[in-house]
Amino acid sequence: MVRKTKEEAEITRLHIIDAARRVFLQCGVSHTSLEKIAAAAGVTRGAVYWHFRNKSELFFAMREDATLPFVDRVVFDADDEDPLAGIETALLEIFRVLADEPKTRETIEIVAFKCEYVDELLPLMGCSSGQEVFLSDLTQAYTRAAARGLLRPGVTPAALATDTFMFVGGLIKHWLGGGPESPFRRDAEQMVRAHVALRRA
Amino acid sequence: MVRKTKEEAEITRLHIIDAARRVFLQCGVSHTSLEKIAAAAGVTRGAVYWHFRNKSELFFAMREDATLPFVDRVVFDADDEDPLAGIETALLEIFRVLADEPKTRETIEIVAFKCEYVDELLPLMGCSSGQEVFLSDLTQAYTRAAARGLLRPGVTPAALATDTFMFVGGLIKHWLGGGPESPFRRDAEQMVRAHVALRRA
DNA sequence: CTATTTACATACAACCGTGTTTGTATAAAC
DNA sequence: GTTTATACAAACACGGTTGTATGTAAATAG
Repeated sequence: MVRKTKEEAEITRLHIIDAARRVFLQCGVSHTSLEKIAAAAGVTRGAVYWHFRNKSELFFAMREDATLPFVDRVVFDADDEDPLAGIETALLEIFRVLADEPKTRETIEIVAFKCEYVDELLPLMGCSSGQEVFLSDLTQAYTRAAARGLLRPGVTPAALATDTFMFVGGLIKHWLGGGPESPFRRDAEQMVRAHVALRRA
Repeated sequence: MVRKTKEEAEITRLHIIDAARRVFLQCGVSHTSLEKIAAAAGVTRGAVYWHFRNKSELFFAMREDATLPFVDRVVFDADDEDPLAGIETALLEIFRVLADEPKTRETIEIVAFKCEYVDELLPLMGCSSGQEVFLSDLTQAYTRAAARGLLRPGVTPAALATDTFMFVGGLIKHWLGGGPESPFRRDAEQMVRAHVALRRA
């Protein structure tokens, strides 16, 4: 067969990853055979086994391909004069990305609903390092808000941060789980604003 | 082979369901063969196919076996003089059940982390009817709290209810996902109290 | 320009897992 | 006391999936 150049090979690699995402989303990771992925990518299993050792490695590659840029896109502005507004913006950005970027949304949906956390995926069940950083950033932002006297009295920044962390986790889950017509998806922005407003002094 | 009486047959049926829960939890639903379940239950696949049409039906039976009593156990006292305390009690009850009743905890862990929502499970991805009832009950409880002037001014009961709903969803996920030594599991009670306290006028 | 490596496609062997079918001893029905 | 239905066990047939091994044409190295 026509052998490809390095650039063309990299393109087929990305095609395989894209195909894997589509099939994972539709069939679930476990019920997806490499044959299905290969067919969806327009190649044979030979190509898949050339680029990836097995389905597990392909899954992790697909995950990195989309979630790594995701965590980088949600940032907290450190020298904001209103840290609460910064938190609100960061939270809204999460759901904007989910709404606007199919690749990220589909990957998160796969990780949340289309795979089983056993064996090699078991370590991913708990709080990922990216999520821990997010929680840490939240705590720092709330601490800055407290320093400026923006928070309700009687609450600690850490408690507010974990509460927001749980809120975000739950909202992402229901945002994705409900489908495009979900009321949670429709009202997400309003819910984020209400959540942050509840913290303001 | 020694044929069983109706009562003995029902016992083997429950044994199969228990075995399915154990194997599902360890291997994930997709990677669990009926042979594994049968072996764990001390029977053969013949017994499994006698009581259930296939793995899917067994999965739903296992799910009903544990989640139906779960939703009934979390109740909101309608004529409480402090509806916010009633909400707090109900939320705490959720995590008490998760902590104290392995069957319920394992089943929730399976549906949260050990199965893929495709095909026949796809409808379960969204908000279940039990969860909708929970959200409705939350809204009513917050409405009663508002009527007694217990809530912070400027927030609607519906907004508080959805916020609490997301909080609970996120906390359950992280409570389960972190394992027995999770800080979220350790601090769940405190987080619930802080969450409710934030709402009080 | 030759040799080697690359980037796959194709073919092969082995193993599960599933659903069904058949067998069978006993409980229950009459 | 037969008969029948029950509650399984055991055996069978089948397709699907995996990993690997082999083939191969072109790109790249030398």
